Amino acid sequence: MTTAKYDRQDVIKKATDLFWAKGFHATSMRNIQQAIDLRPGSIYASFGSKEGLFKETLNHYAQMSKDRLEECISASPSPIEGLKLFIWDSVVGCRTSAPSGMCMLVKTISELTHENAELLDEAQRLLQSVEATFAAILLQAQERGDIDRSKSPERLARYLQVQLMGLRAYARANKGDEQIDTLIDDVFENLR
Amino acid sequence: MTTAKYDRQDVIKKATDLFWAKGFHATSMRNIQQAIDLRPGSIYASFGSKEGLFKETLNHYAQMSKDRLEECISASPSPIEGLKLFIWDSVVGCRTSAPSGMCMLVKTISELTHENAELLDEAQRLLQSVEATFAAILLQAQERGDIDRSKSPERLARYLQVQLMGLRAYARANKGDEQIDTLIDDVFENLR
DNA sequence: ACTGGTGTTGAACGATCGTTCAAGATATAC
DNA sequence: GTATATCTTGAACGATCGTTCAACACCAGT
Repeated sequence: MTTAKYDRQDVIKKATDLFWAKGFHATSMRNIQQAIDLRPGSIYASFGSKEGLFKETLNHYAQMSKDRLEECISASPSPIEGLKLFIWDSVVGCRTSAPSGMCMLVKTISELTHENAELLDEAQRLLQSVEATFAAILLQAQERGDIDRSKSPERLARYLQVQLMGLRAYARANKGDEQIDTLIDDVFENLR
Repeated sequence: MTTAKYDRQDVIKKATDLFWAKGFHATSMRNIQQAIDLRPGSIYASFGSKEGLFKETLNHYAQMSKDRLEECISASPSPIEGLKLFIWDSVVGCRTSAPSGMCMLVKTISELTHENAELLDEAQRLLQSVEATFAAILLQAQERGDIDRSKSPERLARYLQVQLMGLRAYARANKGDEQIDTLIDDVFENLR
């Protein structure tokens, strides 16, 4: 018996970077094969198809995002400060370090159609789970009395999701704009 | 001498619908050829390349958007009401009628990379010109005393652009959500 | 009616797409 | 050492990609 020689998680990581940067259609299996120095058979044995691999990368991306969010929260003195750090990092920080300034999940629902219904559903599902995480954090903030209690955590989370999507898209559309910090401040102004 | 037999503007219109619905990479020239019942030579004689045709569709889309915005303004009792109508139509109305709930320009900057730098630049430029139109309308609203005068029209336009991008992306991510109207109301709450 | 130029046609090009699979390599079990 | 089971390899498949171009159709000018 022979166990896998290559690191499955490493394949997913590198595939995520490629899909994140170039999108589903513009990334070819050959791009991935040469990026991770693996022959097609190995990839297809592990993931079945391009769609199968992409689906794994979506989940990996969402997990990375949640880990980063948790990091931001525990590194900050309050939940709200943590959220602000997370959003700043997502909008401004990712512009230089990450494969794309855009959220990979938003990029996916923007690019794909019903022709890839399964991938579309997965991205939607993952976005909703991120929103649920927001809601949990916002509930904490409400209990601490840091923010407005009159609106439900779910509604505030929805608001935050819209803002994050909008800010990241705007940042990508106006790459040199230095006034994005102001926009982020405004977002949290309206939360209080 | 022979003049063109097919309607150039009609080609652009139909190509816009396809590109808007499926994006740049997922739309093939053959898709377009059979949608408008035209042979490749004719298209390449008019537009040079797939990129050339796509660039024309971006401009056509932006012009359509501006026309629709103008319509909304003149059909409403005030500039702000016009903007609200425009945004409602963009976010909610487009979900059934338009090829895609997403803004084609945002879709483009989300999908493309520096590998198609010219198209990316064009989409960014067009988005900025839309934002400038917003600013002009908001200036009118300020002069009428309808909204806050303490912030510059440019800043308010930037805010509006972020909201529109965020709302459309969110609407696409949560297709069945009926609470989007509430989100739109919140946007204009924060303007006053 | 003929000519010259423009528009149209559809087959074809090389490249690349996602995917498959028989053959070879490798490691464990006896 | 041999047999067995698993993984890896890389050539190859048919389909489709964006694009080209020689042959053909059509109309204006004379």
